[in-house]
Amino acid sequence: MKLTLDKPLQIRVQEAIIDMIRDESLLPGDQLPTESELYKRFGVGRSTVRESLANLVQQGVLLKMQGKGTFIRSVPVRVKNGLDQLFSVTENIKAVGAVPSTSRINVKTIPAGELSDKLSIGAKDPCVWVERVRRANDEIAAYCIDIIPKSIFSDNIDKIDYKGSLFDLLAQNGHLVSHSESTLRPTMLTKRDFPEMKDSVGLFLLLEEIFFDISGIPVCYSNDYYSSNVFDFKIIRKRQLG
Amino acid sequence: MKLTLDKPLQIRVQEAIIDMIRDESLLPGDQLPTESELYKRFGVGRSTVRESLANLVQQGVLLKMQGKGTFIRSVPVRVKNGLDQLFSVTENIKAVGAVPSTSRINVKTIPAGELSDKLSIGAKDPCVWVERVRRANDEIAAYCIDIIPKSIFSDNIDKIDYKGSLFDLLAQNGHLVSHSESTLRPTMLTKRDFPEMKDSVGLFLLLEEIFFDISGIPVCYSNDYYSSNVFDFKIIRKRQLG
DNA sequence: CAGTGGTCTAGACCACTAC
DNA sequence: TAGTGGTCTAGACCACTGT
Repeated sequence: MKLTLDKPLQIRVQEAIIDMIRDESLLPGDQLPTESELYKRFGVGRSTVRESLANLVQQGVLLKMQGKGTFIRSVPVRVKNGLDQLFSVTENIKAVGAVPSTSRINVKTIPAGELSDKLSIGAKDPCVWVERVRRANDEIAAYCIDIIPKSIFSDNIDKIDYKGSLFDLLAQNGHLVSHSESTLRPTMLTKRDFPEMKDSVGLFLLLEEIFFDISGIPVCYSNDYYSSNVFDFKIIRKRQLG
Repeated sequence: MKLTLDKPLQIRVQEAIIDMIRDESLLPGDQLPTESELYKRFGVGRSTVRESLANLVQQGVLLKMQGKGTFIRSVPVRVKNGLDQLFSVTENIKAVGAVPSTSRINVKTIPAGELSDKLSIGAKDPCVWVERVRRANDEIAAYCIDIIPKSIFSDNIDKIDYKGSLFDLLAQNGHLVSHSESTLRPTMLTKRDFPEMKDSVGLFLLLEEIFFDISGIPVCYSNDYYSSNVFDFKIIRKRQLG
């Protein structure tokens, strides 16, 4: 493992700007020193300062207005695990500081059927259907059904271990997951749908997703039911202006 | 109205790259020419090409991997009314092809209280609390509670008409809504919470949102309960790669 | 090793905002 | 007019990937 001993300069400058905001107790709406002032102060090139500022604008910390200046937009806190970022169920569980595990796995082979359009395969093409109960520190976190075209797998599907991350599994078969098309729906599950639940009914956020690899091939159709007790989904929504 | 007759070079280069992808029929996963090749071909500086590429990466069109190259990343055409785009309830209702209306309005003045942090005002500062039932073709579409600092309004608040779009109202008072920080939560409402409902319980997607204007000032805290019968929220989720 | 993208500099000029 | 951020260049070196 090779390491860059020093972080990139633009990152260090970025941190220095954050420190400056804190040290000088600048508040939202306040103006930052000019780019010219900043690159002289830090003794770096202007592009470096501009890269740092661009990152902070991207993160929503700063706001630039041409001809006016750079301003504090909000307290320097970034939304972690925003919904627009694609994470696997495993990663989402780790993100809330819990240990992921899988407590029930059912696997069978089915034809694509109605999903053939969504997966861009024939209706009779075989798919692997995987049903799993995912837990965070042993608490029920999500109920997941994944349907993957058999052609995605290079290995013999009988030898596959489905306990871990779906994304890892797909990556091992040469399909790096790039993005998803997702539909959100609030859902109520009962003990009949989901016997492991403690209560007779539970509220879940259903993410109906189609995952695509970097070549644009649909690699999986999923219904992931995230427990509202465990997960809070956050997102920054930007308005189309002008 | 002043115009820049020529678009910035980096935008023209960006369009040229898109044209090149189309003309050479490059497919998702294919490698783009190197930066070195591109800036020579277009006769511009490397930074300009890099800015253009950065925009396209940001838009999800391209994917960069250090040491490897730049690749086409297939992303479907932007989802219409995707959740990452900020629309008002009014706009969301129009987007499903329905006529928006408001069937109940309650307004009162309250102190900010616990919301003072979120709205960046004092706990005793007065806010306007607005409760509304929004309908799509007379069907219940959403139940909305909006809390707006009184200081946002330049007009006398008693003369305000709350029937229409919240965003229009804020814009009329000089606060163009720029973005929101939103948290999603599946929610069940009962007739007690929401007497207008037909059934005794209903499933809603709660969007707890803080809206900010273009200056980064928080202008409204909202709890919008969107009926799952009327709305389907879609989003394209991109995975952090490389 | 060669080739890729990533970082960084110094300097120039342009476009927009305010006074 | 002065001062801001926006665009653009030419050139240097670094870090990562594959052979």
